[in-house]
Amino acid sequence: MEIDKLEKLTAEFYRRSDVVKISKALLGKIIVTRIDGITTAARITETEAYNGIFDRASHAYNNRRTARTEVMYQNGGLAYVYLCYGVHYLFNVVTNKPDIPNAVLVRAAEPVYGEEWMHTRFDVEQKPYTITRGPGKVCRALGINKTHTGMDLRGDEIFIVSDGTSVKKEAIVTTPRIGVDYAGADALLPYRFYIKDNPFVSGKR
DNA sequence: CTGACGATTCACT
DNA sequence: GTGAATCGTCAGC
Repeated sequence: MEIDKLEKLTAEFYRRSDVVKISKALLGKIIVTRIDGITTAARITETEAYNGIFDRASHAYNNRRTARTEVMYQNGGLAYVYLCYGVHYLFNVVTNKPDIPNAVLVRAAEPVYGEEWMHTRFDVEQKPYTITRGPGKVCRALGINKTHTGMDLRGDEIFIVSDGTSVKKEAIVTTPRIGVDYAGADALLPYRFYIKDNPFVSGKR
């Protein structure tokens, strides 16, 4: 795959106001990282929307603006990466306009380039389909860490491209989000999306 | 300064 | 199904 011939998603794509729409549109797009000369890429298969200050599941709920969440308040098109459970990094795409803290969590993807390098980033051997299944593993496989938070997703180290693949509306499955029970009623919102029948999807099969 | 805890993963029962 | 790993972040004092 000729990664460098593919077009990066535009700033306008990220800055639209409907984070749910962007979450669905990101399915099928390709995340690329180029770290220390190593290029790896994976097609997004599962996402979740985090919808601003009224979403109890969001870090920006109740307009909580801290050093950590600050990047969510910036213009769409940046990476928001944070450490979860002191163990795993989780990668989000910041969307919408400045001061509107929306983001899309990438929960799973399908390797399309450099999978052999992805394996070297794990301590233990990964079984088929599991290497990029789950938000912590997507970051591990692609080498994403805290240094990437705040980076422009149209830059050279971490970026998202389209190869023209489109995921049909009928092929998108919608469910509540995973791991957000603390969010009360908002945990039931239909904000998780994945590509039907794709083996690279987390949670219940 | 302190303590509680998390947008998870994996090994083990 | 249950519990450990492991530490940055944040609320509260």
